[in-house]
Amino acid sequence: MTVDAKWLNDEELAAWVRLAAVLELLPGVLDSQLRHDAELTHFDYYALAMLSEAPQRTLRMTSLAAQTNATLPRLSHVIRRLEERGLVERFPCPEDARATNVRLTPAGWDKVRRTAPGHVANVRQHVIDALTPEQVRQLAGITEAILRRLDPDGTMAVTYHRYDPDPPDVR
Amino acid sequence: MTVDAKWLNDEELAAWVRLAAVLELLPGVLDSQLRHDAELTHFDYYALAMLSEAPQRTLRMTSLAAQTNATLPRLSHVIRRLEERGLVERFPCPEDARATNVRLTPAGWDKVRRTAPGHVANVRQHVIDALTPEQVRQLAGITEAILRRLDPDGTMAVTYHRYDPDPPDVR
DNA sequence: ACCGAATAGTTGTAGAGACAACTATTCGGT
DNA sequence: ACCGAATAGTTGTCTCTACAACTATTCGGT
Repeated sequence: MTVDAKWLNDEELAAWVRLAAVLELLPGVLDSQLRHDAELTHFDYYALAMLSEAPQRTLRMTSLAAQTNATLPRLSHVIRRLEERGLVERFPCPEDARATNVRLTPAGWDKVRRTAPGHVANVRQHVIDALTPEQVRQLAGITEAILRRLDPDGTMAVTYHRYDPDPPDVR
Repeated sequence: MTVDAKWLNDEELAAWVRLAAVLELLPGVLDSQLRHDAELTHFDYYALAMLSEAPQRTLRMTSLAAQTNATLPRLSHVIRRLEERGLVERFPCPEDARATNVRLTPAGWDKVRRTAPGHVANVRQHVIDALTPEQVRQLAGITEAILRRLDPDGTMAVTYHRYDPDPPDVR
């Protein structure tokens, strides 16, 4: 291995510097739209969205943490705040007394339904519509490869799900 | 425009869900390596790295904020903390009394030099080496397109720079 | 020369996440 | 049946960031 292998060549550097910029700027754009329109962080929204697609709109804390790529302590704080606002409710899991289930309340469901269109439009505007269909496919491949390194065990279920909280075929 | 245009199709959804996961997981991986090895956040490191490549290892606050994709208030807090640790120093700009210059101290330069290899190795491990050379090129194109939407004016100078704090040709 | 607007930066404060410490329950082996 | 280890979750504390309010200087038009 040459010494240069330690550093990045021009193409690698260009990709990394820009990815770092996206990492810095995109979360702020997502958060501020959601904060402004729904008083929700992107993480809040994502957690509510995952619940809205789950059977009974209910998930265990551990499972929700995996789907939202969060640690349990972080999720616990977030869910407490959402519960105080009446958007979710917690109850002990019948099958395992250690576990806690989280369920979306009707108010939470309503919040997701009303918030989704604006959020999706924002994602389109800043990400999807900036790319060609070919680039969208490339991005899926690239992010999948990166996630395999970030989360080798696949613990953070990258098994995806519809983002639409009210898909026609479920109507 | 059809109703479905509001939502994401399967390929768009796959790309977005995974990108969101990377957005959530990658910053933590970067931060924890740097925190562990150098007691620096990734943002701290990036700011120091930008200074290390600037003429005189000095930049105006506004210019550094642009290069690091940060707001001025955020940068101001970060620089204050780095100054307290002796890694940078601030002094009024001679040409414009409103402005503040930030300069990397010898200790700060040393910190960057010693920290860079481990950080670059981390970036390689989790991002660059996970991708084919073709994917690296694709990623540069994709992130450039997204940045144009996030920062239409190009205020956040995506004009990049070497990431290597001590390139051979400058030796 | 002056005055309002724009630019450059700092500071206060409130909220969200990281990490460590803790409790409670279940599992696995003997 | 029991005991240690692993799992599931909560809570407290500290740091970092966003946002708003503020000061100080410079620019542009008259």
